[in-house]
Amino acid sequence: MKKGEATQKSILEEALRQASTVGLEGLTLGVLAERLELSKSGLFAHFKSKEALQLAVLQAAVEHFIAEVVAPALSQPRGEPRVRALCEGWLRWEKSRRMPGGCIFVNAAVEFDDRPGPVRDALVQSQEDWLDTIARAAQIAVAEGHFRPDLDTEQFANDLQGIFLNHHHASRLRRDARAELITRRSVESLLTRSRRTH
Amino acid sequence: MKKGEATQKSILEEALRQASTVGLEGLTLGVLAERLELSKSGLFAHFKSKEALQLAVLQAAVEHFIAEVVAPALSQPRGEPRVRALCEGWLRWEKSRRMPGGCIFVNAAVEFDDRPGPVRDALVQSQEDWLDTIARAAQIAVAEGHFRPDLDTEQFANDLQGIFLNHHHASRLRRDARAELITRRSVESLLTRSRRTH
DNA sequence: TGGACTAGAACGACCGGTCGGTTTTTGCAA
DNA sequence: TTGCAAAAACCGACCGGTCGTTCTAGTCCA
Repeated sequence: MKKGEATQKSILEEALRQASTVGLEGLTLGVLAERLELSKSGLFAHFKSKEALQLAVLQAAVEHFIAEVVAPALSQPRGEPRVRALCEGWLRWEKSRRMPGGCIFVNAAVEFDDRPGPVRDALVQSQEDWLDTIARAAQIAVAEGHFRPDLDTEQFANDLQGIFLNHHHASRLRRDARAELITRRSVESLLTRSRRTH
Repeated sequence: MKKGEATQKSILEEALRQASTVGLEGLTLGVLAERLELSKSGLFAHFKSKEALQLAVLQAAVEHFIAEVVAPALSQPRGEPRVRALCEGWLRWEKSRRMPGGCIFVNAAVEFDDRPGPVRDALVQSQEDWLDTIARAAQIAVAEGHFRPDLDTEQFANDLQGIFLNHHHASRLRRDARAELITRRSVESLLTRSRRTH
């Protein structure tokens, strides 16, 4: 009961890599098996359906995201430092070697926004959790006195998410070399106007 | 040479509708022909390849976008009113009956950001043109004295694009009922801090 | 009548998925 | 540690179906 888990893990790794470039729907059992030097049926046996594979990939991505972005931020001091850590974490995440095609959540979000089903449901949940994580970190920053008391933290989370989405757009599609610079400036601007006005 | 143009037009209309929900790659000649009550080969004869159809859909979308978003804004007074008109235009565009799955540029951008070829090239061009249109409108607002002289108009365009992308995310994926409210607040905030500081 | 337009059948390639049998790994007894 | 049977993992061939594309033949209209 050990070999199976190992291959399943390597399958999910490669599937995540593939899905980040061609999408969760563009993911194909055939080429996935080929790259893993596995037979298609041998690979398929690990998951009862393609949809189950997609869900597993998504769940694996969520676990990675929590481990690499959320958790490190939570180990930072409460308040603005933690919010900054979330931003840095996301920027690191988007460049991750694990996803050569960019953040899988962004890709899947657009792919499944009109495709009802369990994959969409899981995706929506993960995005709501993420926005909530940002908003909660901002709320703590308010409580710590770093951000102004009347800050709308939900609005803050949406604004930050917009900055991230534009970063994906700028760096992935337009291949704008200054994407990261522009993104960082936007983040700084958002943080500045969220602070106490003194 | 008239019948052909008419059917070609109706093909592009339905193709745009379909592509907005399932993507330009998910677009399928079979179901497209079926919905148009045409044979697959009859439809195919109008375009030499699927890629040519995708390019035609994209070009048609650009023409619609210019006619429905950019042109109306250009008929507004120079300066902030014109910038506002671009925002209102985009919000209208995203809800357009023509695209039940939301803005096709957003969908295609994510779909083709890692898929080299003429479709990607055309898409990049359209997005750069759009950002340029925003930046130029902002520059005019600076010249008119509506926006502060030291405003980075390129940054402004990116920030606005981020707001739009988040709106797509919020309304399409999360189906957040308050998406438009949040988006409008973000736009107002961006406009406010772009004005002269007096 | 000629040229634009369309239908229909067929193609090779690939898709997700199934099935029966073979190989490999594992848990356990000696 | 070794031997061995059961279980888990894997393979190759194959299924029905759909994809984009091609070709031929007919139809419609100017």
